[in-house]
Amino acid sequence: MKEVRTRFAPSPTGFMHVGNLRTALYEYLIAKSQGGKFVLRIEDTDQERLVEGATDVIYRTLEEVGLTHDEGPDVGGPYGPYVQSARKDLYLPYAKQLIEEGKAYYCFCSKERLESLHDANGIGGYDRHCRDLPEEEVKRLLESGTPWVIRQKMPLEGSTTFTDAVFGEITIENCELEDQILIKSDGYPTYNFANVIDDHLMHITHVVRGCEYLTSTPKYNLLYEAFGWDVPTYVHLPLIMGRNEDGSVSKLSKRHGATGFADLVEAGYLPEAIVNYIALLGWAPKDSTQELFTLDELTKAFRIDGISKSPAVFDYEKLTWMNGEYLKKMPQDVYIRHAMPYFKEVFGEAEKDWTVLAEMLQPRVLKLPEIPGLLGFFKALPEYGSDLFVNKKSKATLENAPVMLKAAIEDLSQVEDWRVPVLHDNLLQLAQTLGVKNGTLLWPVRIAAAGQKVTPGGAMEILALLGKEESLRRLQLGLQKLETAAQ
RNA sequence: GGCCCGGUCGUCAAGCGGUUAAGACACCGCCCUUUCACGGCGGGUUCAUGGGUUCGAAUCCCAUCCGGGUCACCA
Repeated sequence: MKEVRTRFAPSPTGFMHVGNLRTALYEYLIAKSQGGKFVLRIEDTDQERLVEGATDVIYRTLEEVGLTHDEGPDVGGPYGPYVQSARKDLYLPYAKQLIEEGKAYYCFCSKERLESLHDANGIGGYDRHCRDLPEEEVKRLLESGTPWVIRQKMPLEGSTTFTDAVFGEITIENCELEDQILIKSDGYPTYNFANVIDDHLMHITHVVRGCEYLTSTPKYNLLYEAFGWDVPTYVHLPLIMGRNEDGSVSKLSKRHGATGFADLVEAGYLPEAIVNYIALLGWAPKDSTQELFTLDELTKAFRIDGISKSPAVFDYEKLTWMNGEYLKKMPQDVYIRHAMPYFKEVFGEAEKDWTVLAEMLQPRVLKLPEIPGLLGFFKALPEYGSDLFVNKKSKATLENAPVMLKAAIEDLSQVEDWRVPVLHDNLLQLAQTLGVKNGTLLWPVRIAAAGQKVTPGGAMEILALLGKEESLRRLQLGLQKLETAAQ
């Protein structure tokens, strides 16, 4: 059996859209799940849109998510070069071959003329004005230096049918097909043309791309046919959609929020979680109950027939949940390393018991950037009202809170070894001595220590992190607040 | 507008002629708990509509409706 070869062919725009990333992922998975090769090819035929450093963004992203390519501009390979601008001279001969065979022709129409062909809505294609220019006329125009492009001659009647691995058989009337440009007036090939030539030369077996290309696929096939080449297997992917403000959906774009890989990382999503999530957008495993996958597991589970046909709405909430799952699974030391920048944001260079923090935070934080907001009260005690001391479930009231706090202060002043287990034993013992339920004692302690109702940990953890001196100071403050409120 | 594709809970989805129509996120209850969470348990008239075909349809066919994509010297 022929080796499966797929290719990721991005344009260097400096931005990696999640849709593109998902295409790369599926291309990688299709190849790797069948022991094939995954190729990276840079499509920079649009000289007007070149962006400095944009190819680095592509390398970096692929590396970060672990989609290692077997061949590409940076690693080489048997079918290079892998950058289209470096292959520029290779395309024209193929186009000329088509002209000689009567399958393509020179077109001298100006851009102005072409634009005048569009209707009010910008719709309307080329009228094949130059398709049958007499040979002498072509020669004359060529010699006079008139700018030209090369167009492919589409059949005027009949229809073209092809089979897509996910959408099945699709038929398009040939009269719907425009005489597409193969070589642009700047000498560069168009995307469509370069794609076919390169995919063939690089022995690509599966062409994987978004289904916005579905209707133009016959043009590709006609090209393969014109050259007498084997047509690759087409795998068109359902689009990723975003929800608009008015409730409708459309192709995911910047107005829907973070859509670039880098933006998502910036927003606090882990690369592994992003990959895992987008793998499930438009594909489901045979065992559809598993949702958490490493790249390796995806490679083992991936099957083309699990790709769905209908577009999928990108759900940030589910991604967030999944990100939290990855955070919870992390070994504690790894977690602390990832969270450290955020810890520093709160505590500066002060040394804290990071383990206690990790224990509090790891099971509840969904995205690391939430940390500073959760921990702000450590840095400075927030302003709060004495009403926070009231909690029905804990049986905490304005009346018993001062009693509890006073007792706690007395008791805790005696503690030398200021650590969670010691504080824990002491306080629970105290509650027993006082003859109240744990909550009744711990509620006011936690409120006084944190100054806010919701905290990322319990009273003991907060006290431990605060340190003895600051803890007692805050409890004292809480007590005063209650006493003034009582008067 | 022409052409192409799609339509199972709010979202991602399984399903491939016979199922009590899985699962996950979100949501709502309850339990646990020193708070919020986490965790546990439970909840929801979801097969776009109308016609066929069939003993039997979410699954096959047709129509309608809705949604999306595409009609560039962009990829």
